[in-house]
Amino acid sequence: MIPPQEPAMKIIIVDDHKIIRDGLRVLLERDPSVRIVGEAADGRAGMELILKLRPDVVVMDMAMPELNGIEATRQLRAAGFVGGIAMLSSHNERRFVIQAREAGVDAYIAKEFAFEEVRIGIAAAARRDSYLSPDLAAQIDHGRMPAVAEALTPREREVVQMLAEGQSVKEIAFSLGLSPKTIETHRMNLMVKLNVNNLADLTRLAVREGLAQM
Amino acid sequence: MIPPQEPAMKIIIVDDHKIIRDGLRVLLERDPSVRIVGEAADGRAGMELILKLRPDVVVMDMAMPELNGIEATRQLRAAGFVGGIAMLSSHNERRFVIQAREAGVDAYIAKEFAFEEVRIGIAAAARRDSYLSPDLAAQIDHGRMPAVAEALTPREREVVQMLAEGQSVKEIAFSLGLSPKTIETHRMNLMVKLNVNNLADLTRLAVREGLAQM
DNA sequence: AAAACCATCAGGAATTCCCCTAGTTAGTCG
DNA sequence: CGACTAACTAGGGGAATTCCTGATGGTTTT
Repeated sequence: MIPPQEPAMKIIIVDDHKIIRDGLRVLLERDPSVRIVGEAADGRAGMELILKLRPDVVVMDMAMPELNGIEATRQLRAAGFVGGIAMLSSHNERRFVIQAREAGVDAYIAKEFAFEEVRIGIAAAARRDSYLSPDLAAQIDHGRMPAVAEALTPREREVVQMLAEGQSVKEIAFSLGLSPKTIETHRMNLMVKLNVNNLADLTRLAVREGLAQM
Repeated sequence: MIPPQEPAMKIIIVDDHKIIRDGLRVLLERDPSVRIVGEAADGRAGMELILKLRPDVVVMDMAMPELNGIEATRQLRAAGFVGGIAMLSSHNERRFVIQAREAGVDAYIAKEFAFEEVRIGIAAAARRDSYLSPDLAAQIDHGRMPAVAEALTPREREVVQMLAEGQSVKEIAFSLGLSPKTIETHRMNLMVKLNVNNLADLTRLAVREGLAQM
C-alpha cells in the first residue's frame, strides 16, 4: 500500500461517558482529514489502546475511574508515547492545569467552551504545541497548590486512586497483575507518606487532592 | 414509516458544558423531525428560555451551577411547564434518580450510555412516558438506591460520620461508651443501607451527602 | 397484640493490616 | 566503573479488624 498524499490524523478518544465520545466522534469526523481510530472508557483501557495504535492525538477526559487523565498521561509519556494529548476538563477541575501540563498534556480544554476549542486544541496537540482554553491561561499565573501528589511515585498514585475508589487490595492486585503483597506494601507506604492511618482519611485526602474521583 | 405531515419536535438543551451541547445538537439534528430551538448553560437561564419557547422536550444536565437539574425541573413544573424533561446524569449522580422523578423528570439517562439512549429517552419524554436507562432501572427495581441521610437512624448518622472522618470502630465504641460489637453492627447496617461494601465508598458517599466533613 | 424498627452485643470465620525483610532494575554520582 | 539510591516487586507471620449469623430487650406502629 502506498501512503496517501495527505495521511489522515489518527485520533483516540478516552472518556467514561459514551455520550461524549459519540458527540466528539461526529463533531471531529466532519473534518475528513481526521480519523477516529479508537475509543476507551477509562484511563487504563485507554493507555493500552493508545500504546497499541499510536495515534497522532489523544483526546482524554480529566476525571475518569480507574486511572484519571493526568495519571494516564504521565504513564503514557513514561512509556514513550510521543503523540499529542488534549485533555478535557470540567469547571471544577481547573486547578489541575499545572499538574496536567507537567504530566505531559499539550492542550487543556474546558468543557464549557465550544467544540471549536477542542478542534483548535487538537490541532495544537498534533503539532505538540501547547494550548490552553482562554480563561484557563489565567489560572497558570496564580500560584500552584501544594501538591501532595508530587511526593508519590506513579505506581503509588495509581494505587491510591483505586483504593480511594473502593477497590480492595486483592482487586487492585488482580487488575494490575501484581501480588496482593505488593499492593499491601504500596498501601502502607502511601499511609506513611500521606500521614494518614486509615482508609477513610486516605480516601478524603485523595479526593481533596484530585487523586480520586468523588 | 414516517408520517408525512409530522411537525418537528422542538427541543431545548441545557448543559453547562458547551461541548456536550454541541455534540448533542449534531447528534439530535441527524433526525430531521427534530429541531433544537434553544440552548442554555445553566438551570436558571434554561428555565427562562424554556418558559418562553415552550419546547416539546428539554434535555437537561443534572449537575449545573446556579440551579441544578432537579431544582430547575421542580420550578419548571411549578410554573406550569408540561413538556417532556429528559435528564442526563454522570455515574456519580445515580442516587438522585428518585428525587428527579419526584421533581417531574420523565427520562433519566446515564451519560455512560450511548447516544441511542438519549434518543430513546427523548422520545419517551416527548410522550410524557417515563424512561430510565438500563442499569438505573435495575437499581430502582431492586430497591437498592443509596439512601440519603433521612433513611438512616440517628445513631447510624452519628456512626457514619465518625467512620468517614477516620475513626476506628474501637475508637467510636469508646467515645460513645458502647461495645465495639455494637459499632460493628451499625457499620454493617450502614453498608447495606447505603449499598456500599467498603470504607472508601462509604466515606465518599458520606462526604457527598454532607454527612461528613471533607 | 402482633409487627416493625431500633439499639445493643457475641462467637467464629474470613480478611486485612502491620512490620519486617529482601530481590531486581534503572538511574545517578563520585 | 562501582557504589548508591529510588522504585517496584513480594513473601512470612502474627495482630487486628471486618464479615456473617444470630439474639435480646425496648419502643413505636398498625
